[in-house]
Amino acid sequence: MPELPEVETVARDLERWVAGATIVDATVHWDRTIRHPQPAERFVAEISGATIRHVDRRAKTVLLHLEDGRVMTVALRMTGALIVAPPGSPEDPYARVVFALADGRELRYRDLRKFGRIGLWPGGGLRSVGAGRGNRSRKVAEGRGRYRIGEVFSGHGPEPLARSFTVARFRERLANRSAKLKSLLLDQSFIAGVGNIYADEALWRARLHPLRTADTLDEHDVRRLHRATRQVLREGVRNRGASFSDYVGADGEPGSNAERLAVYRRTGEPCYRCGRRIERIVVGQRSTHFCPRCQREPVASDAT
DNA sequence: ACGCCTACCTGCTTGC
DNA sequence: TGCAAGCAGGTAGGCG
Repeated sequence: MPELPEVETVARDLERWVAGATIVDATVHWDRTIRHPQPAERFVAEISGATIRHVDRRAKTVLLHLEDGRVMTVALRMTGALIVAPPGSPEDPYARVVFALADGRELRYRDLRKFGRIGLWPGGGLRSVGAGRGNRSRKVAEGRGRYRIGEVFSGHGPEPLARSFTVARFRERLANRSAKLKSLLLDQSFIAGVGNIYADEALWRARLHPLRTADTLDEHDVRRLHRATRQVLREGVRNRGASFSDYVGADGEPGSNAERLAVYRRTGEPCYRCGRRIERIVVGQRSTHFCPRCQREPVASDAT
């Protein structure tokens, strides 16, 4: 899916274009896009008439804060996109949910692969959404209809671009973890927002092999990884995200960050630092790209 | 904690 | 040309 930079781009676009807009009607073309157990019809009834006050992001989820305090969450997953379409725009065969706005525009949720989910949560809090395994033991309040603010995204790790995400905090979270770096970066309960592209890019920039385990990092490694992770995400945001076929901003335009990636989908091409061919391996069932010279293989003697 | 598997979906690319 | 396998930005849930 869109990762943190792509979701941030969408949220910023929407903040500019639909904050203040009123949703007069909604059409659900694919029921399962609406988070179970919320029935699609009820969702339509409940969202109609709502005014969008503010749009932002948590982890990889877009948050549309409504005037009455409720929050609509949009998890784009692999191919989801939120697009603002001017009146009279041609229909989009991949639009799964279409929100008609009072001024004649449409806010369209398009999603080729139908993995994305839209939720609508009462004021005062959200149930934690999409946190992955870190969330598994925290099935609090499920089905009770009352959620506290503290439970919002409770299974997610820190926002890597937040001021509070310091090297010290990162070091603490890495301590005593034996997982592979690639897997940890992808673990949303460890850090929120990093996905397959930016995990590979951060590791390349930090010169760390994706199979290294967290407990083999020294202080310099930790600092480099912390810095690299934040840098690649910030640059991604600056370039409006990396686009591969499906991702677009709310303006429907692709971002430009794909051209600037150092390793992701560059298998066989020369490393920008040393010229060695980029390799592709599979880690945790995800394709992983790295430079075998700059990011040396973790071996037992490497730990020191 | 960790890793591996299967599911969820559709379309594009690759290889025979 | 055609067809099948492999691949894709992400999670959720199950099992060991």
